[in-house]
Amino acid sequence: MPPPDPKLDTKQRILDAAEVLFFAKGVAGSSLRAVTAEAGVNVAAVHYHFGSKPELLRAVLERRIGPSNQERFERLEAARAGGRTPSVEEVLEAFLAPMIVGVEVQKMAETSALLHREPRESLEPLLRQLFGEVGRVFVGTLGELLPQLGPHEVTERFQLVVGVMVHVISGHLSIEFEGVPYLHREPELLLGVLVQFLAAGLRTPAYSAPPHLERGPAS
Amino acid sequence: MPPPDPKLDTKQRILDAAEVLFFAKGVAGSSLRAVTAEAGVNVAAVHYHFGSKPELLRAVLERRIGPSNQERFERLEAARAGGRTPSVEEVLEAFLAPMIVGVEVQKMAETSALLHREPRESLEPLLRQLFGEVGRVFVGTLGELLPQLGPHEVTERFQLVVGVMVHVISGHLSIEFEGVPYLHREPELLLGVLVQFLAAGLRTPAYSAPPHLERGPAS
DNA sequence: CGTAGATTCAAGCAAACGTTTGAATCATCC
DNA sequence: GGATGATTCAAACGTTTGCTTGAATCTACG
Repeated sequence: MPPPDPKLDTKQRILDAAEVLFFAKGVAGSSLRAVTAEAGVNVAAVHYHFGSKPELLRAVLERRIGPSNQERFERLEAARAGGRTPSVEEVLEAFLAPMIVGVEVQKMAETSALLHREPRESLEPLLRQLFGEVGRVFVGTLGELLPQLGPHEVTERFQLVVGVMVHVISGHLSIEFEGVPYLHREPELLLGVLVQFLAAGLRTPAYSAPPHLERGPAS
Repeated sequence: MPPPDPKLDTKQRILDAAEVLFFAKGVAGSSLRAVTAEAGVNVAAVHYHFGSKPELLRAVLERRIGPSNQERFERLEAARAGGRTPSVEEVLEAFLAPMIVGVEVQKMAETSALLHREPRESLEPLLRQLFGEVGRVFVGTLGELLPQLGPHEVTERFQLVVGVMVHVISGHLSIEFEGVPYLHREPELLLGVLVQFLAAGLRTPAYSAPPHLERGPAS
């Protein structure tokens, strides 16, 4: 019988090395040899423990994204304690906080962002599986708080929230201003900035096209 | 003497095929053989015309991003015609429109998004070179329109605009709601939605931390 | 027509890739 | 301490990678 736990070491080391490299250089840009060299283990260990490179990627993603989504649900639950109605800000905070403040947050965040940056075609089923439920729940909750929006508009705007989150985590600065680096804030302050920015966008009334488009918004 | 122009065909075909594949599968995930097969040319043609794979990438990016940034400047100029002060919405529209409406827009947009999704380390100098000026100009312009924000806050929020743009272009849907697909709108309507959403976020007052953080915003 | 330079091509290079193998090592229990 | 299964390892597998080569083809001009 296989011992259920005690030999976590090699597996963990591979996962740790893989998530760092996958985030930094992309999955296609990180060879298994680079991963195992970083982890200090043999190349064959990847196939022994995971089976293949795609399955290693899946393991990397599942290890972080499950817990981060669980934390999202817990925070959302807490914001609803006693049956009260949370604010848009509280819902946004529940969604974003596990990526910005908290334990193991950086790994969670980077792993999530990695998933969102990889080519769609290869990972869309996995993306849907890992983020489908949390997406539906948060879109549903935001929908209740933003009755001026239809379900489609809420979904659309929630995507913009995700886009901001991914970009911030990825730290693609692309622009600086007067030498001021990007993302220099304390995590708690950054979270506050994001929540305030995004809440304002979410609360905006449903968009209606200007007359020259001679067409209403998608109905 | 080399004829200056007439043999554009092979070069163009390679660039066209490369930008499609690079966007869909990433640069590391697209082999030169896949690119040249798609283009219907010989592998050696890449090295003959461009020298190497990184230089092909550079050529792919430069072909689209230069013109798209020029269109941004022209639209910004138009919004300032006669020395008048443009609105935040107009500035956002000048920045985003070349990615969403207009000629060759899809190629411009996808190529820009591709650049933002590639690993930072390898492309940061290029990113800075291609987007540095347009970033400074738009951050500067927005700074004039948002006097309640310091330069750092404007830069920070502008990054959020970029994040939304990249995510929308990349079309990483990740979540749908009741079977409603993402990004089903007409381009002009999508642009309106984005501008409205982002303008609301940008106009928000400077963030000040809640008391329990016992610390002011970064100064 | 014939020469010359620009361009294309099939073929091949060494290196790196994901994966497999079979023997060596380790831990565990009788 | 020998047997057993889990784990590790060096080595090699065939393929694919970016890139090079030298000959063939094309284009243009005297």
